[in-house]
Amino acid sequence: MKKATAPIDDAMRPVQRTSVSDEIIAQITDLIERNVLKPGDRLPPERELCKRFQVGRSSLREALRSLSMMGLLDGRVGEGTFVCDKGQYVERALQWGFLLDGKKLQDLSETRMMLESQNAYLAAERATPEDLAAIADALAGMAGGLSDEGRFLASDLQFHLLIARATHNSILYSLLETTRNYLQEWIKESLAEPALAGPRAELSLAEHRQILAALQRRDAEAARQAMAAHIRSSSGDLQRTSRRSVSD
Amino acid sequence: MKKATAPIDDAMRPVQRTSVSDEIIAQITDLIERNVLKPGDRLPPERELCKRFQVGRSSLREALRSLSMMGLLDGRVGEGTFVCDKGQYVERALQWGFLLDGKKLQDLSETRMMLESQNAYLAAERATPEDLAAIADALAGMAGGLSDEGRFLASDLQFHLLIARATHNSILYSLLETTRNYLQEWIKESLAEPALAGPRAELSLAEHRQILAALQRRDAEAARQAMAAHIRSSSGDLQRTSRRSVSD
DNA sequence: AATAGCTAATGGTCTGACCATCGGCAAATT
DNA sequence: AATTTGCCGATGGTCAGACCATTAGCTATT
Repeated sequence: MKKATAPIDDAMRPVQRTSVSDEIIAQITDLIERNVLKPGDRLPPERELCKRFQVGRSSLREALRSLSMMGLLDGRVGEGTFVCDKGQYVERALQWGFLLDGKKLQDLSETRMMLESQNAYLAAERATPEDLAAIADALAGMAGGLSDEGRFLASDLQFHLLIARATHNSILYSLLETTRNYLQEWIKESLAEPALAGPRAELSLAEHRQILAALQRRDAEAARQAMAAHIRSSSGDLQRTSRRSVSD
Repeated sequence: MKKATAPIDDAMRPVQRTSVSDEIIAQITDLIERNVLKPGDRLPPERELCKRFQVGRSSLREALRSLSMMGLLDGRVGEGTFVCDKGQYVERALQWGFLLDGKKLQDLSETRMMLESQNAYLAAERATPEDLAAIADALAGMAGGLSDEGRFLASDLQFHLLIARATHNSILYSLLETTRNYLQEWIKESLAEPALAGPRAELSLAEHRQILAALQRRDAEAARQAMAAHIRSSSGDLQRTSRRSVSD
């Protein structure tokens, strides 16, 4: 039981204790957000930043180090510290998240399925002629790579990413790209099953053709279902493959 | 034009330059991944870690700082450095990503819509009786908060998050939670429209009832559509609100 | 039994130093 | 004249030592 020592109790909040490096991180982040610091720009030397921020070099460096670790900055000995290319932040960050959250192959696979099918839906509505042409190119690459596993897989990946790009929604694209990257190793493993490789590639090709056809018809619902069917059909092998590696 | 000075050319790759802090980050990350360091565990004091890793305290601290920034560790003065609770990595990471990639309200809103509706679909198939009861509770909270905007919004948010949790897919939950967090301010703003507040709340309540009904019937497709309709109806205001703030 | 005060441990910060690397310039070489 | 070589200053990377602020836990006081 707590004793109320005064009629205050919750009228006073815990005081805000903010560390020096956090403050620096906030300031630099803000500068980048407001585009005062543009990608490619070079920051002043550390020793000068120390004077400007009125902090020791340790604190400054802890801040800079954190920002580089998040892909915001890039320090090169003898040259300086530079602002990294933009637009990759979501990918970079998600990469860390997935890496550490790990182990949820099932969840990841499910998320991917959802992203793929919904992206197909949106792409059918929004794809420009150029988008469609690029997607068709990727499909041709798959067809031409039936005997070259590497090329086939590369074109396959390209096909899916181009559809995501055709949604013209950078977040959906980032999410799909990252989830695919993390599933790629398993996908490869599953397609490497020698007994299935030939027929599966043929089937996969046919499914991709259906997806493209739906996109070209601007039939969003059909695109969604074709993509969903494709993922389901190809993740059958994925499930089998992963079940083995989980159960050992 | 390059001159080939010897028959080596690409036989020698760039040497691997790895920084001390990177090595420490890798080691600690690995320990956490392999669950040698469990959430809540306390690390040895910095000064001892220095001796173990054979590095200076600056380098060690730069590593620890980066790890805290990513939500992996938490340093408390006088107590020690602790491994953070797990499972929040994706959220943390995404938060940074969105913060920096920012400004794409349209894309974010679209992503949320997709996550919400698809989560409703999955939740209809998988929600446990406990999940459904919790969701019903949140709905009751909304009904009881018609005259209390704060409570209404809180219950509303809770309703949606509980549905996401009912998918039992941690990634989908994380994604939705983060996107909602980023949209929350705009959602609040839009609901604060005095002229619409009353009718909108009533309408919103009815829509939520439909969603819950579909979940209880285990009708996944209906749940998906009910959720989609709800988001569409409520994001109408959102669009109007945001258009104003963008155009100034 | 509760409170106040003390002490050691610990993360946070600062300073100054040294090293390794890189870019650029000048001298040497062809 | 063009290329190579060697040097120098700038810069990020690392280290060691010191001091500060806060915290937990113990001790003595009330």
